[in-house]
This record gives sequence, structure tokens and C-alpha cells, in this order.
Amino acid sequence: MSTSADSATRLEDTGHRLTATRRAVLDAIARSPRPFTIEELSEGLPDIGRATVFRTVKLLHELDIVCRLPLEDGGVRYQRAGSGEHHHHLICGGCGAVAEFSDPALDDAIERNAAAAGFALDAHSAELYGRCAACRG
Amino acid sequence: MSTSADSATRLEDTGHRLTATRRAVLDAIARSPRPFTIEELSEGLPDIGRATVFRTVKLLHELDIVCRLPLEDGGVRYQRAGSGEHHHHLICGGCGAVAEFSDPALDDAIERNAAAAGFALDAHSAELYGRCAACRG
DNA sequence: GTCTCAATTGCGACTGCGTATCATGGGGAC
DNA sequence: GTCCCCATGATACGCAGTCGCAATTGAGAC
Repeated sequence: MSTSADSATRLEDTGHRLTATRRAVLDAIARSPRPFTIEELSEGLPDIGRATVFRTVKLLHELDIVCRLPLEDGGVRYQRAGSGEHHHHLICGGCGAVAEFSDPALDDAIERNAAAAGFALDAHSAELYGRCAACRG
Repeated sequence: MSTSADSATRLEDTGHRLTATRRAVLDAIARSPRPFTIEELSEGLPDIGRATVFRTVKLLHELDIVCRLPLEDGGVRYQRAGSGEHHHHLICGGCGAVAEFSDPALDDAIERNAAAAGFALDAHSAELYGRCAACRG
């Protein structure tokens, strides 16, 4: 699990300033128990401008400190990146919980299909939507 | 390959009216050689209101007549649904070409991971981003 | 410490995509 | 033809995200 302090280090290591504002955003993200929207994050940080929250989350996404979750309805939420490793998401439509998983077989299948079509793969996304065990009860 | 006429039939079969406006939208989509944005479609149909184009494409998407392509940059394009069967997309970042493929191994991997996490799967998406053979030349 | 300068911030205006409202028009069952 | 209701167009609106710019601030140089 990456901490707010780890993320701060990553920011500095990549040549970005570690400002009080960014610390506050990182802490708010670290405290968030579940995937958040920019709006929610911004509400919890009333002294920080909305544009800055957008800019900061965008930066954190570029640094793989947070990951972006495209939702089934077209909306977007963000979440701390667990390990930094490549992974996919299972998103519960009931409670919004997100589980991460990685599976070499899945990645293999993706690469095989890209190669078969003559594509050089840059990136891919795979999101699974359903109901978690708790929401099926 | 589904045609504009097939789509018209599907519209009527599902209890929707086949109006001149909808025919025009279906024809414009059938004529589109590559994935289109609502904006592009609307430009080609100057006599049809923008809201109507949005409404019509949304309806066609619900009927699986067109499919929605989320792009790497967060944008969205649409495309005639090829077969109506379940499939995934390879999207070229160079020329915008989209190739469809389906792969039971990929779907198996997805279902296996959902089951392992205790999720009941409703839907999933898998988009692959890269460069097609022509754009790599 | 303090100087300095580029990175960062906040504000507010702005853009773009998509939706809601509502009066008008047109399809098709009868 | 009549009637009802779906579909349409125009426009206003809402929302997410970005831009421009002036003011602020971090952090290395000294």
C-alpha cells in the first residue's frame, strides 16, 4: 500500500514541488476509503481552488500515484494506485467498491489479439462491472 | 455487416418510429467510413438538430446498432456495430482506425477473475490502444 | 538568513459535451 | 379524416474540465 509520504517522495523525485497544497491533496486522497470524484475531493478541501484540485489529480495520475476508473455510466472516479503494478479493476455497481486484480493470462490474451491484428500496443484498459459479494446478499 | 435497412427494421421491431430524420441519421452512419463523433455526424446533417442527433445516437447505442468507443484521451467516438456479437476494440492512435475482435480466451480470463473476487459480472469493457500496421510504416 | 526565479496557486471566465424543457410537427392505428 | 402520442428543433441550462493571468511560494544559491 502506497502512503501519502511515498507519494510525496515520488513527486519530488520527478522534479515537482512538494507544496502545502499538494500535501493536503495527498492526505485527503490517503484518507479516502473509497474511489472519489474530483468534486468530493474538492469539497473536503474548501481552501483549495477547484482548478488546483483538477491539476493536482491530473499530475498524480500522470505519475501513476492515482488511477482513473471509467464508470459504466460514463463518469470517472479516481483511486490511489495500489501497488503501481499493472492491474485491472472490478467495479461494484451497488456500493462502488473497487477490487484490483492482475492476471498474466488476461494480458497475454490482449497482446496476442493486438499482434494478430498487426497493432503495436501502447496501452489497454479492461474494466469489469458487476456486483460484489456483499451487494449480492 | 449490418446495413442501414437492417437497423431500420430493428428500430421498428423494438417499437420505435422510423422517421425521415432517423433514416437520415442511419444513412449518415452507414456512409461513415470510420468512427465518428456526434459533432462530425451533426455537421453532415445540417437540417437535423443537434439534440436530435444526440438522442438518436443514444437510442441506437441502446439497441446495439452503434457501439461506443472510449478513447485514450477521454473522448468518445461511435461506430456501427459490426455483427452485434460481443467484441472488443483495437483503436489506432495514428489514423483512428478501429479493428474489432472477439476472443473466448479473453472473455474466459475476465469471467474467471470476476468469479475469483466474488463478483457477479454485469458487463465489461476492454479497449486496446496502439498503432495499426499502416501507421507503423 | 535572504535573494531570486520558476513552479504553483486561486480566481473567474470560458469551452465543449450532453441533457432538460417545451411548443410544434408528423406517424400510424382506427 | 381524427386522435393520440412519439419525435423533433430551438434554446436554455448544467456540469466537468481547462485557460489566462496576476499573486504567491518553495527551495536552491549565496
